[in-house]
Amino acid sequence: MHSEAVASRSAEQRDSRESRNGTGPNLDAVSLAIIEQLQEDGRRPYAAIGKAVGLSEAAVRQRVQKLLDQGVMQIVAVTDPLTVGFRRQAMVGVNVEGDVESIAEALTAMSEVEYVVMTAGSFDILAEIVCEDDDHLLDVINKRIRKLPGVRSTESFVYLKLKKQTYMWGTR
Amino acid sequence: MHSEAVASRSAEQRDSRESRNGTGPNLDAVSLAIIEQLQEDGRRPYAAIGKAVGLSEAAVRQRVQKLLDQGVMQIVAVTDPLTVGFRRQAMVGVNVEGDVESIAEALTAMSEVEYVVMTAGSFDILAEIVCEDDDHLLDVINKRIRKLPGVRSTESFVYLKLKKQTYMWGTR
DNA sequence: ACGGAGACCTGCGGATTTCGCAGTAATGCG
DNA sequence: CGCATTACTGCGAAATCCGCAGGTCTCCGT
Repeated sequence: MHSEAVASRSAEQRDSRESRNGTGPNLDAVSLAIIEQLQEDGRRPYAAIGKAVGLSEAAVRQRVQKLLDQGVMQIVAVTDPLTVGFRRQAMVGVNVEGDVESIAEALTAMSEVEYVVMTAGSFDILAEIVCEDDDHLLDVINKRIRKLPGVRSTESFVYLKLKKQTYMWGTR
Repeated sequence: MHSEAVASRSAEQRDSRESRNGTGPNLDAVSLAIIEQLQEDGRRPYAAIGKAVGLSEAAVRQRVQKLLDQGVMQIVAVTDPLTVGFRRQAMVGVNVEGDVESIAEALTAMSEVEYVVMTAGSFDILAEIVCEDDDHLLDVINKRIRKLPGVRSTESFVYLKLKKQTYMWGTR
């Protein structure tokens, strides 16, 4: 009776996107659909999600709990810091000599750093930092990041205006 | 009987971070505290939040609704696309001649673009794009972004590994 | 100063949702 | 084949959400 929302979930979709990297635990089309629902509204009731994806309320609840436990997704409030408060934000490109991973770890450990990604291209690492004000920003970049052993150089891009911020990939 | 969680909300905190830019509607310490609660867990019950910030359940609910309506925050599920699926991600730095704003708008309109920010520094705009695979990525960069009139040059940073992604600023 | 509009909060039922648990089908493996 | 594991359904009870009716306070305008 619950329509044909997603398919029979038993056969051929089994291998659509399994373990690509080590940290990619089984994630079938139904879980994907659940995530999409929660990307539209993180507080949507389980029953409504169940109706949309073709599952019972309890099943959705169990799946969501597992996705959260596994760390596959998190349900959180997100804001534009520039809108919310008087802060300074910047993206910092970092060039490293030696072990990139350890530098990335060090950046990750800083509370002002929101986002760290290792990249291919003319930077080894991109890090987004959020600060109270200009002094704080300068401090983090010059006194903390540039002092890390192995950091060869950095380049900063101070944010002027955030134009878009979505979490809707997969929902196109 | 609600303890002294946040203060008396009537006098001096009134001007802590009011209208800095046009889009910054009044946002007092209590709303900030509510947002912080929801940054830890987007599904936390209103009553629990109320206890934490010193407000009734109904008041929290009204405030949250207003914050959502105003677009100050959104409550959503977030994931690491690289963990979730077989996708390619990249940050693209763009240099523009002429109207930066209109290029930013054009980027914003693309569904593959997750994040657009206007910056100071050697790029005018940074845009994060999420794609199905390499072909798709190449397509977006070369056939779409580079073809926009006014785009002088671009530089791409393909993501290799996401190391950190938090939404906890203000909760330090 | 008085009165009204607006913003914000509290306190309640009633509808809805969440939660925990027991029972059942499907899958994998020795 | 039989057993363990996993995932789903169906329920009742508890908790949460929701709308609404006041009440208080501030901010104007007359």
